[in-house]
Amino acid sequence: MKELYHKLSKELSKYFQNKYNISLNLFDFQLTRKEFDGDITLVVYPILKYIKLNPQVISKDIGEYLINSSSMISSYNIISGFLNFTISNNYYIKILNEIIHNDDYGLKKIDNNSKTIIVEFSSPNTNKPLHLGHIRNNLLGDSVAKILEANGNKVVKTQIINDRGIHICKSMVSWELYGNGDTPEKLNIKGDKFVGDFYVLFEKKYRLEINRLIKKGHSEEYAKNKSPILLKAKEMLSKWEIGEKEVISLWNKMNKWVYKGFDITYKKLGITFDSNYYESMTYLLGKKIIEKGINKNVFFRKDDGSVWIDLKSEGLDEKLLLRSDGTSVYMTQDLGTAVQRYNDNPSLSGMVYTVGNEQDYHFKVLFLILKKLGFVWADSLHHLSYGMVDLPDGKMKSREGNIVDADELINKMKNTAKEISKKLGKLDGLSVSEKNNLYDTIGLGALKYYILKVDPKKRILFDPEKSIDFSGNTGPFIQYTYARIRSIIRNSSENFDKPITKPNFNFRETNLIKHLLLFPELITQSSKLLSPSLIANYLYELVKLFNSFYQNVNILGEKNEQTRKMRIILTKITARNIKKSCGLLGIKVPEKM
RNA sequence: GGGGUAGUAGUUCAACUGGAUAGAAUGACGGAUUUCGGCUCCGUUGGUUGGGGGUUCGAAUCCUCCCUACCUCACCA
Repeated sequence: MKELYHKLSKELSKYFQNKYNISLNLFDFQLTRKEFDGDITLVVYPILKYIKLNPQVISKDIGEYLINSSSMISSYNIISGFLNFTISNNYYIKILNEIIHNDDYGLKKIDNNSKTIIVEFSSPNTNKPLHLGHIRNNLLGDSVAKILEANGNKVVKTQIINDRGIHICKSMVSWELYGNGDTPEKLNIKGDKFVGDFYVLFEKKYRLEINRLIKKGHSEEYAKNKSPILLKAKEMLSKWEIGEKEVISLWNKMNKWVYKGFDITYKKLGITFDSNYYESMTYLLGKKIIEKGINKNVFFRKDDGSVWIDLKSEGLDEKLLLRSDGTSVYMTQDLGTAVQRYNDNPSLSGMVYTVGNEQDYHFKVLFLILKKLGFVWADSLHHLSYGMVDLPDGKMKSREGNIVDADELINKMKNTAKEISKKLGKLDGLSVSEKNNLYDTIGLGALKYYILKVDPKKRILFDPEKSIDFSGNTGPFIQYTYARIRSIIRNSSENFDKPITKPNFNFRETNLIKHLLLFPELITQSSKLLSPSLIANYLYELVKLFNSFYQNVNILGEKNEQTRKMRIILTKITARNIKKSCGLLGIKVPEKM
């Protein structure tokens, strides 16, 4: 479609150059609204600013010109300032004959000139299991990575694992006190759950101790800071920082349990990473960068020894970079990580951070600091910010146990898929393992589509009780339509060696064709905006258009050979576009369902 | 208090980034089809786009002031 706009736009520029001696580049084509005749529309108002004529007159002028000079346009009509063109059947036929043989239609190739982009997502803490919020993060990050790849970029998917800090020490202390030497293997529990349970236990004991101290007459602040169990955790953190052997070995042991658990969850979600970064490995580099920044006078040191940056001239405030005791903060680590990645990867041309919008300010500051430090690549960093996932009774709070666990949710989705499929009596002819595969595909498809179809920056309301619909604007509906289309294609024995020449299109067919042709610009647009929700919208619209088309024509039984071939071509391209679009969202499509 | 994001049918979401009469799904009601594939299709119903003002041929979209919700402004990560 864009190609077409571009060609017509060029024609018009030439025309205006010759006739009015004005060079204009603002020929803004768009799809015609379906209530009006025509396929594409030129809005002529912008032109009137440069050429003072009645819109009717100038529209007629342009219309007549294009109809004579371009074989792509077969007719036009004018409604106030909108000039609607009808695209000729010949042009559609030409395009269809071309793209039916081009399986990579719309995708860009990855070659030696491709740019490398790091997409960071997930970024878990190692003291608790993944939850619904992580799922949104993972799905977004993974999908954006796929979109960037479809745009011809080399993508490195990475996660930064927050493996150090007081929260991990809490789990460690708790396990030492109450663990009785148990292990996940012994109790047959997923490692991340196992460690997470000890974190929860810690918080419980901690609260009990606070209450006890307050009852004894201490202030709340005193109680919070002097609780014995907390002191133990703090002690453990400082032992960790000086590298005490036993602590490090416990830390390693428990982290390994957690990673094993994470791996299971990632596998279930169908998500992989190309590399991992650990905060424990980059925070030292961060400190070095701070030192350099002080020498360059980008940062300054306060009397108590803490290090800051002054961003008041940018409309922000002062930001802490190093505590007075010299230890690092979040920002320190992130500076280190960013620099580390560019060091590791000299050809790197951009990074995407998939992190919740509660950290918008943090990333604004991070990018600004990197720029002030003189890193030219700071401009190519992007924060993919997304909204929180809310439950019907409010925000998820892990401290209050009000969370939706990732594993449980995934299992629930698969079970729901199973129940519904059984109730509808589908899948009767399939083997047990085929069926189980399908339940996974459908359940996950529902979950992924449900989350990705929403604009990332908006919050999502998730009602676990209502679960997820399997009809309407949903993943399974798309998967089902795909399976039905594949069935049609299996039943056709048409070959396309000889191109089609002269069918006429009805309006359902042209609507479908136009939508099919939007696919290439869909990819480039969404890569700019990094928005899988655009793709989800495209997909659903495509499925609806196909169903409407399918309902009103007989595809395989059509007598006229040319028309039949054309319809099968449309069916095939539809299948292809559905599969590719789903691929960009990480949704599998079944051949049979 | 400063900064940020959002507010669209009863509900969940769209609106090609300033274009025509703001669209789907879901719910309710009515109809078509019973065809390769059953979850298909077509209607009806439902809106002061949070509110006021402004910018222009034209605003859900841009500016401004209010209202509401959430986030953030930590020597937490």
